[in-house]
Amino acid sequence: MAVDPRTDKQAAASLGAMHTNGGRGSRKATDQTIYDSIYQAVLTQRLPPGSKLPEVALSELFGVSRSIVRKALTRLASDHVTEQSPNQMAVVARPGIEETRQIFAARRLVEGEVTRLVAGTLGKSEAQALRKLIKEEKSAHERGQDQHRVHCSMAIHQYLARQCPNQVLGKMMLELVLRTSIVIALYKAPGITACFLGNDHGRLADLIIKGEADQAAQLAREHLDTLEGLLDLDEPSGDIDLASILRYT
Amino acid sequence: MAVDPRTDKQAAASLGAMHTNGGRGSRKATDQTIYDSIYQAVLTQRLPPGSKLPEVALSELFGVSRSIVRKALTRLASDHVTEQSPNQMAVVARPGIEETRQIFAARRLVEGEVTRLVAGTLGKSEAQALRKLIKEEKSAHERGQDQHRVHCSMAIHQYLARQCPNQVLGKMMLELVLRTSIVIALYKAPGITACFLGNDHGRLADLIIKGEADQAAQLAREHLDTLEGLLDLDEPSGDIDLASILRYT
DNA sequence: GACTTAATAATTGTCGACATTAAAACGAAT
DNA sequence: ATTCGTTTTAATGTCGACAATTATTAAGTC
Repeated sequence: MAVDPRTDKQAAASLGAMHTNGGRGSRKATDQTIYDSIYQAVLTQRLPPGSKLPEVALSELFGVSRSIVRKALTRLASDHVTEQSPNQMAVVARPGIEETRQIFAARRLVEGEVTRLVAGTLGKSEAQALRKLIKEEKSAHERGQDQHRVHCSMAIHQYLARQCPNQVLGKMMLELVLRTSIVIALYKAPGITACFLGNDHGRLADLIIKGEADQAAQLAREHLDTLEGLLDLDEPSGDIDLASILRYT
Repeated sequence: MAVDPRTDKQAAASLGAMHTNGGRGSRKATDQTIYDSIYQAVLTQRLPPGSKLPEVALSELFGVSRSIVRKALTRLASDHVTEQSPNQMAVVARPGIEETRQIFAARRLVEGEVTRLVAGTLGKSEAQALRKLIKEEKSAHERGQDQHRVHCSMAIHQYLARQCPNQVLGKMMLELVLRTSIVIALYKAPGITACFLGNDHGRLADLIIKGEADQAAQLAREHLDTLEGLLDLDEPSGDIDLASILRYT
């Protein structure tokens, strides 16, 4: 599997590049630091799925004990960013095709209801904050800052989740937004650099602010449907591979 | 707050009663053992909400290091059974009235969809297993074994969650079933010893097996509505209490 | 007697060391 | 050359000890 015996250290190195700020030894790393570093590395695909995450390497990298690393890895696993098995190294999660579809289906259900509940409850300041986020996303899109645009897109959905009167559902939606962003990073079609979907977010915000609950929920579901459609979710189809390889005419 | 200085140890003692099997020293406790003990104690209200859970007391009780206790407490917190704050003792979760309503609302949404997805997908053996669970619940109800009946009721919903084609939604439903059982234990009206709701589970199973997705989902939601209605979710209403106390005619 | 402040006790946070277990490397026999 | 078994290595699992923080107690003052 590992063609290069230094594979493990390489995975850690791709984290260190982000973590060591300015080459100076990091001040004091907490579990949140490690959590964020790994999470960001997964989102930006610097840590591809299946990457090994040895505790000792991470502890040396961040200058903390294994306890802290272990805590971060446990939290990451509970958020489905990594996978943990007893007596086995933690690895970056590898959500499959089927799981990806299930995540999207779950998010359509939850975000639809959250959208319905949020609609009509936003005050002037909240509405303004939402519009500002959307404006920033549009700006990032036009300037071609794709990474920043993705960040803004997530921020918009997270903002809606936090504004939901039902915070139990809100927290569920936050988790699903997180998992969605991971599978998008994994399965987004190569050519698609900008998946800026029309002005969906703008229209969605208008409906929410106006209090059109049903229409807003419907649009949110369609938005997620479109997003899922942009992904490259074709089955690996091991049969065909094998046949084409064995045929040596 | 604590009228008795031994309050902490008392909380631990109520666990020990269940844990020490037959007075013999426990063989080897793992984090799952501690998790289950505390979880069961919370469900049976031997550990009322707000009970302190000191790590040292638990570690001595179960004969393991604090690391194991800490792991169990972390898992319990992520499942909303306990609450953890930095530099502060873990306590049994105290979900409030509003949170309880939100949990029920979320479960109506999720379990409704899970029910719809499961409907019509059960094979003969699965249908038989489901009917067996319902039969056992009914039997426990008739014999007055309330604790066993609650256990069966949970098992039924958990079985449906596990049969759901969308396991992302299934896992969410499992969490919500767990939280629901906790708030039921906390807020169930004093007089209600048997909240055996007609033959809801039997009718629900019939609809699911027959594949009547919409009707099954509708019945599941109504079932949860009825269940929530049986709880004692009146606001503590500090005002009225204060007024009635101060009036001394 | 109530309130503020300092000393004390108890609890959680973190760490390094050791035990245990799974994977990898090596070697001998077929 | 391949396979099985052994040895070696490297990772995780667990533990006890110390540091940091918080809650409690006690004393002192107004």
